[in-house]
Amino acid sequence: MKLKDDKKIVQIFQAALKLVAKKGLSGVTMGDISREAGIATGTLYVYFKGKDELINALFAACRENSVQVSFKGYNPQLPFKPGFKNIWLNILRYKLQHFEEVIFMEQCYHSPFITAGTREKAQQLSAPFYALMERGQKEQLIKQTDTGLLLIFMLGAMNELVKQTHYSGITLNRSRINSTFDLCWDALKA
Amino acid sequence: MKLKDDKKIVQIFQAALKLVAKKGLSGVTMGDISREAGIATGTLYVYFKGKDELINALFAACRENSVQVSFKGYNPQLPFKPGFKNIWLNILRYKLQHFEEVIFMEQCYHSPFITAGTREKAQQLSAPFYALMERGQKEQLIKQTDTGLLLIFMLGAMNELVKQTHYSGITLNRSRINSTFDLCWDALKA
Amino acid sequence: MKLKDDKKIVQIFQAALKLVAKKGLSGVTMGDISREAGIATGTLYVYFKGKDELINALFAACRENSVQVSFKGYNPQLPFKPGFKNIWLNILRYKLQHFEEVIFMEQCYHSPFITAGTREKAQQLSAPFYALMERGQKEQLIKQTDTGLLLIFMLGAMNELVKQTHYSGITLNRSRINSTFDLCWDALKA
Amino acid sequence: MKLKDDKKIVQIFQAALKLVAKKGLSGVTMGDISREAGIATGTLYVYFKGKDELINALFAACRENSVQVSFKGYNPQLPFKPGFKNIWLNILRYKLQHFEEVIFMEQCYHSPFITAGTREKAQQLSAPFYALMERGQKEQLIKQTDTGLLLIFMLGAMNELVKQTHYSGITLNRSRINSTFDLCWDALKA
DNA sequence: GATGAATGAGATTTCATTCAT
DNA sequence: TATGAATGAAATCTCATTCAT
Repeated sequence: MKLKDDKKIVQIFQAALKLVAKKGLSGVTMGDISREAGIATGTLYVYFKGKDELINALFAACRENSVQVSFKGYNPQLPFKPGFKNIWLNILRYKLQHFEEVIFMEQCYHSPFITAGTREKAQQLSAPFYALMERGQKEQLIKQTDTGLLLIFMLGAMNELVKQTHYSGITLNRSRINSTFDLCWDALKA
Repeated sequence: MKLKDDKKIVQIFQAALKLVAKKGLSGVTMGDISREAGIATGTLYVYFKGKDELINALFAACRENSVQVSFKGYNPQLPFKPGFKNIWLNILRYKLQHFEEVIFMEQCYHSPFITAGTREKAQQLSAPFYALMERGQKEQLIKQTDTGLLLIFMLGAMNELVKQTHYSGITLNRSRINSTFDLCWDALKA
Repeated sequence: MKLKDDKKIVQIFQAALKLVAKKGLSGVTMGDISREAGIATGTLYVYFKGKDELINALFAACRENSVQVSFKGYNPQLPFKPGFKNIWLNILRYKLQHFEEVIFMEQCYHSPFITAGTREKAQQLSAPFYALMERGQKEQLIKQTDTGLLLIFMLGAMNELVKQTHYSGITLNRSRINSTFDLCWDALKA
Repeated sequence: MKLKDDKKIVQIFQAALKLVAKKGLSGVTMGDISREAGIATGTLYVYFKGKDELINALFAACRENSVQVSFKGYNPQLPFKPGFKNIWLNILRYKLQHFEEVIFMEQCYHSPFITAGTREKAQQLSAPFYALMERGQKEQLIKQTDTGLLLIFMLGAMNELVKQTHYSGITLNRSRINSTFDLCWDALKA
């Protein structure tokens, strides 16, 4: 008797992401997902109790992934601005490389699938970002406005930028990335 | 003889907006919409050929509405910054007061409902915003970065701000609005 | 106040015939008929209590028409065979010229629309055909087989011939008509 | 694992035939068919993409069946007339025993369900009948009239005879069958 | 565990009929 | 009478989920 197969979960997640990016959350069925993942429909139910659970699990995974990646290489000992820019670039890279996840999370947010619990957990994962901003504020480098406001402002802007970049087919060269960063920095800096 | 009633289209649109905001695009059925609008399901099909057409029409209407409202009171003869702020406030007000439309449009964008044609038309309506930004750039008040980038940056940030505001239940007082505007302006200003 | 308009009934009948010939009885709706007839759907219900009544009335009209036409020019004083051929030609002409009626009646026969009463009346209208055949039998010109059998044989064959002719686009010249008649006559003749 | 079950297709076909014979093509719904076949409505869609496909498939199956049965026991080495009568009897037997198929095919022919392709294929299956008639013509036993005409004449007549027989409740005894055959033969013979 | 046919509740859509004008 | 919008029952079809293999 085989055991549950982690590789299969990855297949399922990737299938779901691809399809949601292409057809939107409301256009994706369990049948679509299984077909795309190369497994039988019934098998989906071996790994997830139902569609809701699948979506919630994927949402949580994406969210976790996005946070984890963001702080790669961040060293709080080093000065703020280069550390901040490092994280900013991590986020940008993540959003560009995992564009499907970005879309998926956006689609989910207002859907009836995501439970309060999942939403809650997602919020909790924001803590390091708040901490980062607060450090900048403490060091007088970042505006003293409401921290959540600043964060949301930055992330919202980045999201839209990434979508725009993706759809317009522009490749972001270094100079374009830098001028984009400057927009963010100028907005936030004290 | 009974005549087709434009008021009924408004009822249908409002019902759809309300429901999509509450349950997400994927959770709303034609039956839900008709019930909420206080008409028979069949009547929906008197006004729209199908669900697709209804969604597309509503999307177009929201988009048009949002643009029209934005430029209310704008006078290109007056200096740039106050005019810009006027528009910024219009947008903010629209997004807050018509929050359901904001959510609806976001939900739609990646759905299988919106056709290429509808997307196209939506894009064309952005022209006045581009013109506004270009004026600011010509007057050396706005960064010389790619105009689309600047716009997207601003609108993405505003969108997220509004969502945050809405869900956190904060009421935006004048000072909070102003500091939010400053974020945008500092980002964009040359 | 206008009175019911006989011309409108003709329009309705013609619309129904045309549509049934094109799309089959199961593909025709009251909306289709009214549109084709150039009147409002509601108006259909001024002239007929419902779809059933409309179909039954049209069926009866077609049936009556087909019989009436068949005996045009028939004089029972004259010898049998030329009289018979005259009728045969009348039937052929009717079926070719009113092909839509032929199709309509065939479609109706096994439909749930036609009531027992309508079917009954249709049967009664066959009496002159029976009489004709019986005369031929009495004069020893026609086989002594069951009269109904002979009739059905002839009419079934003609029906199929007309359909074949119609769909193949062949125009029936005199010689082709004659050889077709010979088939019938040879079958029936004593 | 459950496998698709050919027996289920037979059940579906039989249910559809029975219902169409009873209520006419326009009166039969997918729900009716599934109920009669003893399966869930959704299951119909496992076997057929939609109502159209079901009807077309059934039409094709009936047509094929009717042709196959007709030539059972036919040996082209033997003299023409007994071979012809053998086939004639096969056809008669088929039409009487599979009366529902006869009605179904008639109902379908002018319906919006049958596609041009299906019609085409049905026509191609007529080839052996043409060949048979041509043999009779070559042997100077059958009239030299257009082959299609002769065929259509015979089949149309038989069709109507069978319908008449069925509805009148007459049982065809040998002598009645023979006199019916004589009608056909006298019509066709040179 | 893996499969995919089977299910049936529910979604979309159609359409005969009614009704207000 | 004539109109065509409005209705809602019923038809077609979809799809999350179950189940037999």
